[in-house]
Amino acid sequence: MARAARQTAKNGVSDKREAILRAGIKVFAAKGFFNSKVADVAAEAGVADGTVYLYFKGKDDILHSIFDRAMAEFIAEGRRELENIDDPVRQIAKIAEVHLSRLGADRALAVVFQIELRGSTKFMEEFSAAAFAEYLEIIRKTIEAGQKRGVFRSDVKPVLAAKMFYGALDEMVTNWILSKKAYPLEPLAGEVVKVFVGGLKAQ
Amino acid sequence: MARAARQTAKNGVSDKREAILRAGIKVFAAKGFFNSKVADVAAEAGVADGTVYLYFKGKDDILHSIFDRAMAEFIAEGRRELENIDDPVRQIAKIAEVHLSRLGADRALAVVFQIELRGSTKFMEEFSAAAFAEYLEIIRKTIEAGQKRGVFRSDVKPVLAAKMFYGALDEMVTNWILSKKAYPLEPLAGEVVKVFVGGLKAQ
Amino acid sequence: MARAARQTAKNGVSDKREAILRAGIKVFAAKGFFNSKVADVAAEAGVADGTVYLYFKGKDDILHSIFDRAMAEFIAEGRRELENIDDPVRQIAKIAEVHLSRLGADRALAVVFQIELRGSTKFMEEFSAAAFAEYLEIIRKTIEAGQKRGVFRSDVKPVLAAKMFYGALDEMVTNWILSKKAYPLEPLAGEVVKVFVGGLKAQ
Amino acid sequence: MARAARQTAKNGVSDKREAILRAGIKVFAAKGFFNSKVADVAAEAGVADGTVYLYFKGKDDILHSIFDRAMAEFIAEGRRELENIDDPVRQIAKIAEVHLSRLGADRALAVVFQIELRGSTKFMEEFSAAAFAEYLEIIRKTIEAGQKRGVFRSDVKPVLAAKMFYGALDEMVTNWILSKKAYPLEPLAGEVVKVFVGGLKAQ
DNA sequence: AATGAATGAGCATTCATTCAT
DNA sequence: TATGAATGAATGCTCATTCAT
Repeated sequence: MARAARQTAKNGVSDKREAILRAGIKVFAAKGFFNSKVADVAAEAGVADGTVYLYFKGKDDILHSIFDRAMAEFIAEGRRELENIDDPVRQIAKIAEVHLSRLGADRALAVVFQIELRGSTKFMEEFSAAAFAEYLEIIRKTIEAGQKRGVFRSDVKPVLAAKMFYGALDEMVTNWILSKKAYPLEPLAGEVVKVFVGGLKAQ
Repeated sequence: MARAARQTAKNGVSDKREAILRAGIKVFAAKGFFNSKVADVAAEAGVADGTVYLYFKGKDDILHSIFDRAMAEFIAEGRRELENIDDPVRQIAKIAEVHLSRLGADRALAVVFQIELRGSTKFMEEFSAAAFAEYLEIIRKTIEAGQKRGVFRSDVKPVLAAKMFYGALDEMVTNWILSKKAYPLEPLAGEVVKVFVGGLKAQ
Repeated sequence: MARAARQTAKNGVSDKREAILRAGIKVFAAKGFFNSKVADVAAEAGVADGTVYLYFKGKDDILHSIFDRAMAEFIAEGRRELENIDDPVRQIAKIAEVHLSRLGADRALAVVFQIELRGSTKFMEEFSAAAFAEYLEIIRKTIEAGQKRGVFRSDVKPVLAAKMFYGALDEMVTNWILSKKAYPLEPLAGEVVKVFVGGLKAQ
Repeated sequence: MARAARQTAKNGVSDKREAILRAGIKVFAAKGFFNSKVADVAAEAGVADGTVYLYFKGKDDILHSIFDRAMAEFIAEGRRELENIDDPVRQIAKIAEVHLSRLGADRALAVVFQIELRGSTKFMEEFSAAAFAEYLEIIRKTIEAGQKRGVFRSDVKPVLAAKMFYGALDEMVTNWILSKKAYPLEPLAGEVVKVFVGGLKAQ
């Protein structure tokens, strides 16, 4: 009842919520969102089925929350990392590095992001409207800033270039997930940036 | 008359299968694969529920068949169009044009391709292994040929560049689908190629 | 159109009906009545699904007809064989022989009789009311006649003895069907009669 | 209170299972196993459809469990009753009495045993192999013991006599079930034993 | 008579969610 | 807070039967 007790209680709550979230990532990645049962997630989290509903509105909300939290961290890290970089090319490179290292560090999370989140137009629409747009916006602004400084060509719409860049990174992750071979994802960042910035054409 | 009748009968069969396939694209695009009922597809196709099972093994098989058929057409058109082009840059441009015009011409099909087909690791693995790999291979070879002719830089792995290019196109389509604004997709081909080949860097 | 043609046509019809009946026995015995599809029977008979309905009202009617025909033959043979026998014990023995040799000669038919026909109270009630009662009646009369001639004891109700006898024979057949060992069924007739008539008690 | 509560909870579980089992007997007897819907059984038991699956694997498992439990009780009672009887003829009589009184006391259970359990070769094979064989074995041993003591004739195979006896009893039950007249079943025990032991022949 | 494509009613089972304890 | 037994709506698929040819 004292502060300690409340603290414990609070942590207890957080722990359970956290456990369910992690279990969700693991289970959804392994079996697919639609094929996963709430009972699977609860079992994996070590809680009773009903307990899930004390922390989440339902199955959808778990997926939602996985996305929200990861995306928030993702964006926060991106912003933080970009702050201290001045060179637009280095900024672009940093985005690629964070993107690929983040997802490359947690395969299950990557699977949920690349595969499960896209399994429904509904989800896509909900998500794209919110956090996803924010992420794309960061890339766009970086490119736009580069254009203003004369580092990037100006005859290209920043939005389009941002989408291309995101699409290229995204494909790296998807291929990595589906690949039967195990290889580190992050090192691809340099390659992607090289082509994106320098172009495919021989000089 | 006998031949005509048989022909008609044969067409009748094709018509039903075709109708179910079209209905599948429409329904899956509108409600999502997992949220679509076989009864929805049957109703949209104007046949009885049971009739679906005369032409397809089950719900999965409809999705499978949509992909198989569209992908086959897709690849065939790509190959055909590339044959008569000699310039690697023009070839790359043609791929982008075919890709975007094809999907841009059939929004529902595009939705199924971009969203529904990715809703399950199982599908992704099955599909990527087969026809998808073939498509990526076409892009890769085109790039590789360009490298040999000195048109494309050689310090980039063709596979990686192919994935980047595919990812960029793919993202154009996904954004187009999710966008609330209606705009033509194909014109983006030129822009994408411009960046992909020329690079983002100012000259 | 001539007599020959009509004859052929007639035979054609009979042949199909016959083929379906035989197919029914085979299929029902192998898979069970409820697990058998009309299409299975049709395929086994070498006719189209729809053709079955030209000769039978439906699936039930096939089972019905199998029973009716076999039972009629059964009873006819029983009556024929009994006519020329005078000794009540020999008559009882003859019934056992016919019963066991008939069913022992056609395992599939026996399976349908012993197992499939009993799978529904409805069938049992329908059947018992009709032909089955007639069969039991033959046994009963034979016993009753034996009692009147002083060969069989009179302190036993003929109906009860008839049921016992039928039950004993029936159990022989059921065990024979379910047995994993292959053995001839008919020879058991003598044994059954020995016990039924002589009793189990040592003299 | 804790113990009581747990006890109650435990009983609650048993009660539901028990209720479903009873409902199964009633419904299967009334409509036939294949014509009964799980929903019918659930409704009769006063539980939701899904609850059935908390206690049974499926529809088949209900039938299976009905048989298992009843057969176990049946055999246990048989063994218990036989223990204190020395005279082989009295033992045989006791088996008949238990058999007929048990089934005669629960018409619905009798219907399931006599009719529904036989509706599938699959069930018959599964069941006959297990508990049914055990029951027959009890009868066989009783007869064999009687032979050794010189009470029963030795020129008859005990297995065959056991089957005959079982078949005779079985037929009594089947006829009782199908009969439109209501009459007590147990009294037939004496009659059956009289014929089985003494034989039908006049002395 | 024969066909077999088409029908559509029927049902076992699953599983997200609730709620009494 | 936490539980997990109970719920009951939801649905893919089967198959007996029909009927246009």
